[in-house]
Amino acid sequence: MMSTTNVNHSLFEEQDQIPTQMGLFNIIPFPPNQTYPPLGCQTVTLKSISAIAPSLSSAANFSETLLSTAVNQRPREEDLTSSLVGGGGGQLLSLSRSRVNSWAWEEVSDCLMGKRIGGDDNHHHHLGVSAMKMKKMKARRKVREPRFCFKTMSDVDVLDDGYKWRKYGQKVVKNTQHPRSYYRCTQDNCRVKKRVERLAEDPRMVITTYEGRHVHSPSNELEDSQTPSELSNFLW
DNA sequence: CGAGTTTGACCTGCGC
DNA sequence: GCGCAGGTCAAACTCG
Repeated sequence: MMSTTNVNHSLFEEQDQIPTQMGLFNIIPFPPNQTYPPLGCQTVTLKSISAIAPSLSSAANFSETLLSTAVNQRPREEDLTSSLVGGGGGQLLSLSRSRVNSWAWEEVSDCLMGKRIGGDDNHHHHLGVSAMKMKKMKARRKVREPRFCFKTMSDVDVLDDGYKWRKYGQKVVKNTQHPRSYYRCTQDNCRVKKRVERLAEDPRMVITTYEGRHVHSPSNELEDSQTPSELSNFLW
């Protein structure tokens, strides 16, 4: 299953790669004409993130910076372009703001303001099978979690992010030969999901989309508790 | 035997 | 309203 991740953020920044026990994952820039990630995705460089928050001393801070960048820099075409040009081939991350989920960005703001999205988790749990459940599902869809996605070059589909995931579905997506896999965090009360798929244009590239925010620490925390700046915290 | 994966069926949202 | 595509469920299956 998922092995643990112990990544120093500075390594991540300086080497364009995320070392994990499963191998090295390259952070690859999105070309300007890239069709994925879909509508509204914003691409930012690690450098630009650092410029916003120079005190990026820990991956935890980094995660917050990702969020605030997402909120404060609504993706305009010129932003995207300048980001890409200015990136000079550096590490790029993509923050998803699809048209469908644009309303979720207010929730991202709430997150940053300390109003955790699933703070009252009671109405978010997956409950039994019934019409009631369907009603709840319906209601839940209206408060969809914010998402972000990024692209990595990797032989393995599932990035080791320190959390434990259970696969709950797989779907063949139209116009792609590679199926999309759906994972849910195995932790009780944690509703974070992720989707993993390979890029149609370049099967070496893995697109990972996270939805929601973990309400707990990574599963390998006990093993690696002495290292505050590990990538696992980067993934909320 | 329990935990995780597979996979077909079903549901929902969206575009036309 | 209809059809399509994406997302989820859950029974069956696999594996350690």
